[in-house]
Amino acid sequence: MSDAPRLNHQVCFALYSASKAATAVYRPVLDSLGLTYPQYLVMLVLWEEEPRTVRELGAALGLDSGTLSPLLKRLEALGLVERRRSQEDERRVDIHLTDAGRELSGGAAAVPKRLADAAGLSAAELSQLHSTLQRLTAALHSADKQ
Amino acid sequence: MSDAPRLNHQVCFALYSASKAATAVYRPVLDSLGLTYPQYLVMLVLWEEEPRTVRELGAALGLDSGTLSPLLKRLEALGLVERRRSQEDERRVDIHLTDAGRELSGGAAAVPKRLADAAGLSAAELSQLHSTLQRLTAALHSADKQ
DNA sequence: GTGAATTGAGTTGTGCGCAATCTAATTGTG
DNA sequence: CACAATTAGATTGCGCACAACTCAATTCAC
Repeated sequence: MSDAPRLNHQVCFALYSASKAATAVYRPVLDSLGLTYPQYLVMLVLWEEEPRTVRELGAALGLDSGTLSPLLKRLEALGLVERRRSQEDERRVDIHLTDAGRELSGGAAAVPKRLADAAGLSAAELSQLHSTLQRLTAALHSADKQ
Repeated sequence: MSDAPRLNHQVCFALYSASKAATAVYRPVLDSLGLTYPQYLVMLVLWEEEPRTVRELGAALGLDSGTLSPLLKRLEALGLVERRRSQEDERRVDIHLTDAGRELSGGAAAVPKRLADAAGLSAAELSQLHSTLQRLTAALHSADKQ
């Protein structure tokens, strides 16, 4: 038998599959809101505090302008956000919520419940998973820089 | 304070971030092999057993023909696989490894070690994370069907 | 056996995700 | 002040993901 790595032994593939499965569970709910999953993430950040610059959104989500610029244009076309050049620093673009964008927050409150219901894990297991994932992500990011 | 869901409370976002961070850690090694992460996953499946049909690869990885067809054409252009119509059932396309494809397995053996080294988790924690993720993925898939 | 239904791949279109590059605005240095 | 370096955002290009659709091969029902 070869010593080639086996698919099902790879934590990386387990992460990849779980992440895809989780967004698939969210998809029907998000469809009814007219959002994709990354668009939903951007709205989550803005619901916490706005306006935010493109840079701030990118830092919160780990996305660069190549991803965010067109995504934000689509959110603007949906009437959920507005993009305005900052006056203090004309390089910056502040992303503001519109009234429609703020109102969407109500409909989105039910979204994360779906995952908890479908997860088949106890609250304690979910919470432990969450904290392990956060530590893993932080460690991988710092390893990546070296 | 609003009851809008908070980004950092979402397990789904933790999965999404961890998955991206893990593939980012793999990227430099895979670059040196000339593979993307999904291409590496396909090669992993083929190193275990070949030939495999497009359908079988899709079942193993959770990908459909819309993703796999062009990906397999790129692997074929790289000289790593060959696509041959099955004789028993002309609808099927069997994916065979070339000699170059088989040889790549050696260079890839070091890939998963990178994650373990960078993870910052004990072997026990990694193993528990792995099993939790597999149960989560299974539960999410079965929830998705209903 | 023939037509309907199913199955296996491929194609098209949309939206990420990320590297690389570009431009304009700002900051830092002499 | 001038000019190099940095920063913010946008653009381009490529490769997934995934839905929707097409087409051909096979199977199923009668």
